[in-house]
Amino acid sequence: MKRSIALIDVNNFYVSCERVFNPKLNNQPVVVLSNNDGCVISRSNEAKVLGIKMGAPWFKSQELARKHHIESLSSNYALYADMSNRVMAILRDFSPNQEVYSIDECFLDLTGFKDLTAYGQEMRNRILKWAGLPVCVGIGSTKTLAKLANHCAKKMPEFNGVCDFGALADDELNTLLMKIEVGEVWGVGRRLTSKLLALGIKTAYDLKQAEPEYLKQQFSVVMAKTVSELNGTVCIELEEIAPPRKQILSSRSFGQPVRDYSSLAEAITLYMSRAAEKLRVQGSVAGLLHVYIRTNPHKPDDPQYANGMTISLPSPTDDTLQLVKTALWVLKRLYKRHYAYAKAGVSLGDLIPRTSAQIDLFTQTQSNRRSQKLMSTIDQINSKMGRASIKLASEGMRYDWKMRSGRKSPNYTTSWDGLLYVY
DNA sequence: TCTGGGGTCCTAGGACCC
DNA sequence: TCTGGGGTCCTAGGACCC
Repeated sequence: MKRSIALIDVNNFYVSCERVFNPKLNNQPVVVLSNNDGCVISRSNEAKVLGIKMGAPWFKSQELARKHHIESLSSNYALYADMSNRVMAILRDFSPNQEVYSIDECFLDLTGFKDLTAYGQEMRNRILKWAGLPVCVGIGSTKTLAKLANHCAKKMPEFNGVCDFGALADDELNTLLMKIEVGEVWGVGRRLTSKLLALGIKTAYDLKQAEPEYLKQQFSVVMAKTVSELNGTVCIELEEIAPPRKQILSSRSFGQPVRDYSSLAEAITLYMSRAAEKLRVQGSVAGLLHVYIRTNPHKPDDPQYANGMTISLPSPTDDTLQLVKTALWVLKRLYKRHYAYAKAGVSLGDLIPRTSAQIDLFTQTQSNRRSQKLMSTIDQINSKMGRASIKLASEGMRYDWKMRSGRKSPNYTTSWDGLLYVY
């Protein structure tokens, strides 16, 4: 049977979340900034019209911002994560098969369902009513087509927010695809776009008509799959259960340059503690640990230094104490004085489920059990009493190096202090 | 003054083995 | 002068996504 897959996506997600709790932002140009208030990562339509680009360094737009009174906000991930959970829960009622693809979008399998356009409108209405957020719905017989349909739903007003490719005749669909630039296709980024253009493939339709074998040879199997998906052959399945991560990263740019070892050590302790928490949430242990530090590459006149080191752990672990200890040992070897460091990070790799981990010959099982008990106690307290209620002393108290986040909205939905007052 | 963070997959090439 | 062939594993780098 022909599949029907929907992609539902919140419009301008972060900005829309902010607007739910601060309606003054409606109809105004608004942007949400990345960590450290560095780049623009979400824009209202009004801000897009003014020419603010996605990912652009915010300090370069200051003049434009002043001239047009663009509101800028620091990102508030606690708020966005909570709003995301609400949207996903609402959508779960519309299909037994859901894949949460990112913080603001999910796929639903609607195969066999009737009147899909009306069904999509129902989703839009309910999410607007229950969560206060605007969404668009794209429907196609593969994920790639659903993505493209979603693009049409967003950009072409005649669809009124819901576009079902399945409801179009073949030639209607082809005419539509001729209007879409090839770079809009899922999986085709900037580099591939320019290579495709050089081959004379300019639109989504051109790509659909291309010979898969030829493209496989010119590019890779990924591109060949994309072409098949455009032609309605499913190559990318719906993944209802998220597979465990193969790698866990934690890194941040500093709010100001950091020179001293002790601040770097505090940062590394914090990042590794976070990474270890994530590791335990998914029930894995790590066999590989990586630490890196670097100066600011955007200041080429300053002395530059960037270095990282990967360590294979003697036996895979999820113990914060052990991971932090190893990370600090690595940091000592990487650190050089007299540099202005801008960023540091850690990552954990070679992740395997804790239950199938090989315990090395010399690890005493008793200390192993004690460590597990300690970690789960810390995790429980922190989840109940708030993040970092218990933390390692080497994380420090001063946080001179912490990122800037000057214009963050309150945690409206996840903290009593952030609760909205109505007078 | 000021340029994010967290992921995945694929490929080419080198090392090594028999 | 002549310098095999086939296979696996690992890593770095490049591409993409949100």
